[in-house]
Amino acid sequence: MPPVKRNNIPLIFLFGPTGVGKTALLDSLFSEGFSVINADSKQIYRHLDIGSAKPEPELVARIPHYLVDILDPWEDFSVGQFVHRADEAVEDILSQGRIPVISGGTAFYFKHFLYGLPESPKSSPEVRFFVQREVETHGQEWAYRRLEEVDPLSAAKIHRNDTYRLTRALEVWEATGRPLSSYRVPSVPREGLKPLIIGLTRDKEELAERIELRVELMVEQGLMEEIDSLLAMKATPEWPGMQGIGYQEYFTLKREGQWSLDAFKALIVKNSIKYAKRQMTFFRSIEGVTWMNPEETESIQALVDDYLS
RNA sequence: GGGGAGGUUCCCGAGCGGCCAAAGGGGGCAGACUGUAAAUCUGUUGGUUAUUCCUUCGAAGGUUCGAAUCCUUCUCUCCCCA
Repeated sequence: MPPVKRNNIPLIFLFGPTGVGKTALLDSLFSEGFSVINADSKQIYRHLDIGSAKPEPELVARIPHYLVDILDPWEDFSVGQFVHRADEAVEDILSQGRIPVISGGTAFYFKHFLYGLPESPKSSPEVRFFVQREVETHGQEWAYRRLEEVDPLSAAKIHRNDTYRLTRALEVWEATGRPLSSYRVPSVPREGLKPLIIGLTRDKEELAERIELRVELMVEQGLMEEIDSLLAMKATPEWPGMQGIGYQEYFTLKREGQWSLDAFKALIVKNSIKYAKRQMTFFRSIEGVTWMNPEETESIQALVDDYLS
């Protein structure tokens, strides 16, 4: 039985932009009686340890972690799989009498875990590939006009330049014969789900400094060696795992002939800061978040205690 | 000392008499987000009493109905010859 059926399951969400200090907080506040479910779309991959800022093995050994290292970096993953697996993890954790903490930076995962998945079907790789080729051969304009015909509602919501969403909408149409917009999308949290949602935030400048330091540290810890070993596995920029910040920059700079370690670090910092901003934008749209600075451990502790009592 | 190129809005960079508050890119800010989401995409970015007026294209002066665009002098930067 998925936890959806149960009422008022204790569940803590811990979200924050990259570099805000989630892992440190886990260590200090959730080491006793809690288990962590990773909600970070890159930390699910094996071999992406340093670049994805995965928690130290030592921490993982002390606090049980779910959904870390479950796939190889060339394998596809999706929100759907996340929600299903996270539901299972929640069950498992509760059955052990522990409290689940969903922690990570992928707001999209949080959102759909909280509200439940849309009714639209999961992606079909074959159909997607077919549609991608159609869009390539006939062009973006053609694709958009086609969507306007088969699914005007989606067309109105999707910008004509948004290849990604355009492709998905056409994919759903091709695969099911139904417009994407005909599938219901949940707008309220799932039944019985009343999590404590802690949003971690920090001053912009401070966050940027932390990101710079962290990138420096990643390189010291062997980010280049990690990339080398991925390349030895024949990693390409198309691998889902390689689209993470800290990896994509390697391919970008090599492709542009602009490679240097300094340029690499600078680009990672820049992309991380921009990503942090997008994360905040997304997360601000989720209701019921209690925003805290990770330094305020006592207040957060009090918040958690109060929620669990 | 001589010759050449150039100084444009936060940055890079286009514009080279009116259609220029000034293309494009970057960055900033704001936003979207229906199974790839560390992805993908959008808006905005001199001030304002806001379909108007003001300030802005190194500085000062000039030509012109009108200048970032033409002329003069000054100033700074880069390159070449000494």
